[in-house]
Amino acid sequence: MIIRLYLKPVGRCRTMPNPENHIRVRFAPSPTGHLHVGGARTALYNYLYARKTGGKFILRIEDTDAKRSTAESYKGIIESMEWLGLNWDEGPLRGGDFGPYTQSRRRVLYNNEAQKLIDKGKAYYCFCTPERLETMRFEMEEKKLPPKYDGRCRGLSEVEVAERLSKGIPHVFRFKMPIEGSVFFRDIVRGEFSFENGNLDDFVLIKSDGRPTYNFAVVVDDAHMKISHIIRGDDHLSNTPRQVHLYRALGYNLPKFAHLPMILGSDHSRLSKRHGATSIAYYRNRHYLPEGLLNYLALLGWSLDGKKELFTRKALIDKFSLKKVSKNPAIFDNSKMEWINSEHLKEVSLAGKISLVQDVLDEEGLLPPEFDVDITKPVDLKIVPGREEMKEEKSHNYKMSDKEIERLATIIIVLGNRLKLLKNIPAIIGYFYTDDYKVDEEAVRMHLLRSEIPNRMNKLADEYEKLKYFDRKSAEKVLRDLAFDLKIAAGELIHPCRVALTGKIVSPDIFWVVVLLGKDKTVERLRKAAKLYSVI
RNA sequence: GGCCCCUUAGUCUAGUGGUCAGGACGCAUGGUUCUCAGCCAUGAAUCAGGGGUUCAACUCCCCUAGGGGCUACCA
Repeated sequence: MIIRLYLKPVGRCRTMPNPENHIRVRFAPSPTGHLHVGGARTALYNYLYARKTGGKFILRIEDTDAKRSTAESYKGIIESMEWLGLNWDEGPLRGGDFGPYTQSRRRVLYNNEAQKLIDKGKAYYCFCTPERLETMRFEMEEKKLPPKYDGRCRGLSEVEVAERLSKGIPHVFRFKMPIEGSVFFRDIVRGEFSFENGNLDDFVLIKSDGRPTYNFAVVVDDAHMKISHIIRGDDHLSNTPRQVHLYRALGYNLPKFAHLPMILGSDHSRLSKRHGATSIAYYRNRHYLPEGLLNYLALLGWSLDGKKELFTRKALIDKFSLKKVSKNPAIFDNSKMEWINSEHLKEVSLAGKISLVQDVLDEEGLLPPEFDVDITKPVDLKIVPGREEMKEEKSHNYKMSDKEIERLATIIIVLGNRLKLLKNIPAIIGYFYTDDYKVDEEAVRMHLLRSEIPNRMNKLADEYEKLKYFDRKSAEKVLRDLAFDLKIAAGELIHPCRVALTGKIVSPDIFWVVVLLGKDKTVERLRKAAKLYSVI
């Protein structure tokens, strides 16, 4: 009894959520380009950590580089984040209690903080010209010395500073780095670090244009936004000691750090434009599924047990852990990404697929279809689950009729697992919607360019023309009977027929293709092929 | 040049002082089938190298090499 009374409060203290100590993480891109897979992965881990812990996920735009920041980049990043469903709790478009969330609008704060450091003697004015710094750096490199700022302005007296200020000489603020000693910090994924102060120099805090540098702005913002965990790319690891000094000098508590391994290009170098497909917008434009991309990205630097690899967003949130983040840089592998995408596509409901495929058809100009087809036995629309929501959910350019939706639903069912990548839709089913589809020459050579073929195609067309009930079963019977009469293997008709109808060597079940094309189109294309290739 | 980080098949990874080093993508082969996809089965392929420590090292320590980062009035 005594023990219980004694222990209870202790336990409660440990588990009670402390509002002052809540988890707050952030993703802080600079709008100097599109959101690429590396940035998206960082954003994802922050998002997952926040959702898992019930914390807040903040988006902050770091546009302190006036020359490189653009409004287009800003817009692109926001759009990509929204497409991925990486919803932020505070930030642009959403607001929050710690705004503004764009650094260019927080100038006053940085100046105040810098002034505080000047007042405390932890920073100083520097009037060195960029030219002087450049020649100094050049000379130090010549002498094979580490190129550090030489501290010329560090010892300027108040009078000297005032004098130069009154002359209007451009200046920056520099941090007064301790000459001796070292900094320590702990990283959740990498362990403990100790850096010699001697290797660090008096870096710039505020540039001569009055804007803060990255290292200064992040610290001020992270502190003011009460960020508890800094989850970011490992390219920032070497910046961390500088930032730790700033936290100390400014008198703020140190957040926890988690540095993520970088995502590299296939040549093991840092991701850049020349690596091609690196932007999220690229995958979006090609109709990849956000869930699939997220799943793949999650696996680049994190794994649950090395076995389970397919995760829904919910499962990721449930299973994610910073402790299981790996230290090794990862290379983006497109084929695995596509595989994961196809696995996710398999899980999409029929209604969902119809909507997705309709988007692609629409975008590729395949809607409305060039020809109408009445399917004798289409999929019963009543059995398309979730069809009601589907109709209202999206507004496509072209509204399909019920009949067209039925046909598309059937096409999708018939496609089955062949539908792996939405971007391939025009290539795999274009011939159902237009007569202007691509004809594979190799396929023609293999299956149509033989003297006996045209005659057979015409015969098949004749038989199909006679057919009253144009369903899959009858379509198959007609072809097989004809093959029997001609004393040839069914394949001898099937393959040329496939090429005649689709222009391709591969397609879904040929009898379904016949049905989905309808009697008129089937007969027309068979005859056309017969005519076209009879000259030989 | 200085400082820092990383190193398990082609790629992403699991893993322990004693394991047949596990999984996945990709690749190859066979089966099913009208082709393809799928599915099933099978296979090839890995602990960067060298020193230690230890009865024993992929695992711990050191060195080398390779890759990456920071060293900007870029972020």
